[in-house]
Amino acid sequence: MSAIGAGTPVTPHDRPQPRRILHVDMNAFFVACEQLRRPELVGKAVVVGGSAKRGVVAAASYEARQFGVRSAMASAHASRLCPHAIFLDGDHEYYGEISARVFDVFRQFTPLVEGLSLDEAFLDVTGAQRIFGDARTIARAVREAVHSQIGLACSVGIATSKFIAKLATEFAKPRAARQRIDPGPGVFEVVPGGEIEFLHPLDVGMLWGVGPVTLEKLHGIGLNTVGDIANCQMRILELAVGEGHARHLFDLSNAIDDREVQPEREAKSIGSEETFGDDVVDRRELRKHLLRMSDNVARRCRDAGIAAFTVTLKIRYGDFSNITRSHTVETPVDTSQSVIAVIDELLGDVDVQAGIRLAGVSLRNFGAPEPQLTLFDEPKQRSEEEWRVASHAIDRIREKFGDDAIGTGVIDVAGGTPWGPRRDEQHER
DNA sequence: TCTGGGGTCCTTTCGCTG
DNA sequence: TCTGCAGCGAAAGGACCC
Repeated sequence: MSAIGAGTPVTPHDRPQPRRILHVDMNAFFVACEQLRRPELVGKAVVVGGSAKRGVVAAASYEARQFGVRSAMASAHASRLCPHAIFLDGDHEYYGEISARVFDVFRQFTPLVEGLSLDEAFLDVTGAQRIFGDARTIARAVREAVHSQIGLACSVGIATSKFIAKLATEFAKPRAARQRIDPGPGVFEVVPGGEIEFLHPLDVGMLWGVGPVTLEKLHGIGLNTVGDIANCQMRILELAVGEGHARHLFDLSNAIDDREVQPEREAKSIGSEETFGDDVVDRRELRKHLLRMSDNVARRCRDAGIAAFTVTLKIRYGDFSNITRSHTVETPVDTSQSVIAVIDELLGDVDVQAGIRLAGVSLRNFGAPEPQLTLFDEPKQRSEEEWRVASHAIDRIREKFGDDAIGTGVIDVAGGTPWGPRRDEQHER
């Protein structure tokens, strides 16, 4: 085993080259997806996700942005700013399909692709430069490939770290002004060694992790630019925003960010939540909604082959106050019945009569699911249907966990099995 | 203006245990 | 037996991101 250490000569060939990371962001992705299947929408003011009674804007075309419409804005407000805009409900299943195709294009250039959301990804192209040319050439090729293969436009930032690449993308994107839409350069590169010069004049609000609350605290102590943070005494920063947050902001401000591009990040939680059209004041109605959400999250768990130890219930009252209640169980849950059983316990101190605006169910602390088998002490007479369900359950368990998961005995299917029989096949016993 | 839905990460608080 | 303390994990809440 060899190692490079003191006394080991390092040739120019061995010298590590700076990382080259691309951040690719699809332009007005949800709107662009809609325009892909409905070309008559191209060139028009289109707003996605804003038609619900209590909705907010998920994406707006640049034509709508010219009127001041922005994502996360209340749809009612967007409608006042741009009354002629076409408002569409989101179709996340469809956007997910397009996103998967876009990510396939990214992987034509490097296997090191880390998705941030449906419309954003980091690509580590450090090694790919030997095949495709320098990072700037790859960025242009990615844009061209996404456009020719999918029909969508994207913007690309290039830098030596994820954080700066993401900031660079902001300078590559199109911008909507009142009079015209500036198409933007499409690719923006922060060259190695130029990070500080790029970062320090920027507003602190552009730092990752600075939202409205932190921004006010930073402005309160006279810190307005990224350079101000880099030159601030750590003690003062800690007093303003707390120890952990201060370290994070200080590092970013000094271009310290060596996080790797992680192609396969596992989800840490799976959740489902819903804002009701009208506040819910009836406990039975609330439970019906929660059962549906429990079914949703449990199904996604089973699809991923995992089960959760912690169940969290989130409630938002009509006055916008929030509470969360969570419980960690000994046997992990992955069925709607097992999730709703925990939710029923957590519902104890929820004041439904106060009016529930939003409810949500989420699962975390994942582990391997436990096959839900109950062995009888002695065999019992079972109906044909129960035998049928049981044999299917055994097939599914064997498929998922192997033969070792199957012991001897009889499965109690009286309460149903997590898998049940396949609908698409007839089974005879 | 009036605030969605999907997440991650961090801090604080509290109860349990040795 | 009681008290104080430290360490730990769970729970709760908040801030942030897209």
